[in-house]
Amino acid sequence: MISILLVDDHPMLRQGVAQLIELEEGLMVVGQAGSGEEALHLAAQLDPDMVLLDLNMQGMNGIATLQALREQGFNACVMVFTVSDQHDDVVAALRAGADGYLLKDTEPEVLLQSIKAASQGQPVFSPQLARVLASGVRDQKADSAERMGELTGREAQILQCIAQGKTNKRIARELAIAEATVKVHVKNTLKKLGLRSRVEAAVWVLENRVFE
Amino acid sequence: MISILLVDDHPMLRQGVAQLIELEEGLMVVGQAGSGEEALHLAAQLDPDMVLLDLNMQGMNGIATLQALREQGFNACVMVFTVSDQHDDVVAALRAGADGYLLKDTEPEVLLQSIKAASQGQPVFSPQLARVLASGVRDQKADSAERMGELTGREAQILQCIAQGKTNKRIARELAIAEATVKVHVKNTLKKLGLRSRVEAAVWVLENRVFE
DNA sequence: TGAAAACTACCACCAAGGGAGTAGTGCGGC
DNA sequence: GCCGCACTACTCCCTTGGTGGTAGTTTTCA
Repeated sequence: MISILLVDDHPMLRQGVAQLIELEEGLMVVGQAGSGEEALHLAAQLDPDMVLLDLNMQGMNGIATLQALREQGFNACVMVFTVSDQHDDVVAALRAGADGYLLKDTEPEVLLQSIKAASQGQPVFSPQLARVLASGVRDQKADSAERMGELTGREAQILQCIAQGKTNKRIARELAIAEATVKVHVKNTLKKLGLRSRVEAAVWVLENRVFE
Repeated sequence: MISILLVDDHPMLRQGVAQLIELEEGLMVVGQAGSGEEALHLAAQLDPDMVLLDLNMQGMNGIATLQALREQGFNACVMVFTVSDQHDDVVAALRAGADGYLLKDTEPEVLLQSIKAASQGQPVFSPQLARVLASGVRDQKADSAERMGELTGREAQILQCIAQGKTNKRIARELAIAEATVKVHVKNTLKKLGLRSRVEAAVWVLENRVFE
């Protein structure tokens, strides 16, 4: 039995979705929130298996709510359920820790199946987003490649070390500089490339054959 | 001026090397240790730019000394200087944090140049070790590939996530398990593959096209 | 059916990574 | 000369990663 928290500032829509879900075997609505603040409270209190989250809400919007949820340690599945198919919204949702992104014009049957799939840990997206997602990925890679040219010599050197699996301490020793300095270069490199960790940096370097 | 600490349990040999070094412009012997324990003490006290370290010593051997040096926060260059060209010794020294590995039959002129090169952060190895090092790398890779088969399904799944740059938290969310559990699988995976960090794991997966 | 292996979870602990900010030095260009 | 940039180094602070150990549950297989 999958317990679900609905978050949307339209009571009517919540009601419709809740009815749909309740009729389905194995799914159960354990709570409904009409705002981000309420969602945070109910998520902590009810600890549902999944949150179905609208983006366009008055006050605290969906992205902010999602970020706050993750910050307060909520690790269960969060599915964005919204009308927006805008590139920025999709990217922001994924960055904030969304596990899926469904548009509101999704067929009821598909919505139910998607909820089940997502609760298994499978990432779920509306097919209409394929183009957006693909371009998003492409943009990101193009961005990184472009920004690669902005790296200083030292930063490129350190990026190469990261892609060899070296630790900051080891890099510091090999380049004969302080570990704190290495960290600065790592931080600036990650920022310039739009990456979030040294692992992502290593993956990016190897996948794009940057130093070959 | 590069300050050097000599560590060897043969006073005669220390004397010879010290004399050689002192005659060279830009190099200076600031201390000599006849045992691992003494080396630890002197390294902390003198904070030299480089340690020239013998492996075959009575009592605390060179590898143990090197490990202890690194553990007590000694980050400067350590060059192993020994008679052993054994595969295991070379690998152990590198694992323990050696920056170079020279055999004692190295020409004096080469030794001096190597010291200078190493102090610039350049890794230095006797040419005779090329074969050993190459086979060492090959062995390690073969080992990993072999042990890959020993991974459980879950471990392989998590390894794949690591190679995509995902954090433990994100993996936990996607697989719908606790982060602590992810850590367990990561730990076991690293151990089985003989790797030391998730970055090394990511590099290994990508370089060997494990999931393709 | 009983043992082994895999999977799960939690704890405590320490090492490593990363953000944000401050600041000194050296170098090339205007 | 001064400006900007790269490089270096440091501090404080927090998150993430990794190891060790214990232990309960399911799956698999002999």
